Amino acid sequence: MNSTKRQETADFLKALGEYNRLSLVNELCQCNAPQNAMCLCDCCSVDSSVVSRHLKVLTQEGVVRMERKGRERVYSLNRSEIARKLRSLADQIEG
Amino acid sequence: MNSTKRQETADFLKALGEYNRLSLVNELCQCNAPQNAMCLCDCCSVDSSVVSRHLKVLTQEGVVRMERKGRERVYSLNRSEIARKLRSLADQIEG
DNA sequence: GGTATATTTGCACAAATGTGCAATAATTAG
DNA sequence: CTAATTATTGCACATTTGTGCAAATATACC
Repeated sequence: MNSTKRQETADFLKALGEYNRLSLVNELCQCNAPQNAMCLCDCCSVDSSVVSRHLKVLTQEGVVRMERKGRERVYSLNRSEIARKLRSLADQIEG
Repeated sequence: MNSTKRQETADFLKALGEYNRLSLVNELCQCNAPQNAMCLCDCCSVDSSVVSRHLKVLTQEGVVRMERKGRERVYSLNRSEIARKLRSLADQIEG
């Protein structure tokens, strides 16, 4: 694994490796329909601005994707992409 | 996923989600024989004390295991455990 | 036992990170 | 157009984190 790939992997894992962000992921995991930020606020007891920032990080790392819907922005989980990355790493480590 | 499990998962991912720590993991991944800290120093250009601290984090999170060997302490990767955790998370997320 | 080697720890510090509040921006509904 | 709702951003702040150096500790080798 070269250094660029290593940095990307680290960033991805870091995005998931924070309690409130993982709570957001967990919440989205249980929802079939995309959720807006206000709704997601409920699962982790932090300010809406904090949720906004966490969602930004998760979006940048490809963990979630955003769609405009009315005046809301709804988020959903990139399930298969996350799973693929995690499994790929598992495969590499198990060798 | 309950909050305790979520915290554990976050800690595990955080341990892997740092560039130099991931470099150590990568290095150990390519070695069949366990490596000591001095040797592992070479793969990430930081002080040996820093390597020592990173290895402590990785040990606490079950990523690596340590064995005394002479006056050295040699580390090896808990390959199957890491892979199991990553795949378990992947499964959960893919639903 | 004394010395060399390996590792950890104490200290200091800079940078990154998570957080809340208030203000702002963006967008829709009426 | 105006008002309401939703989301983001600027600012401040405390905490965490990664880091290096030097000292201390541990352990084996001679």
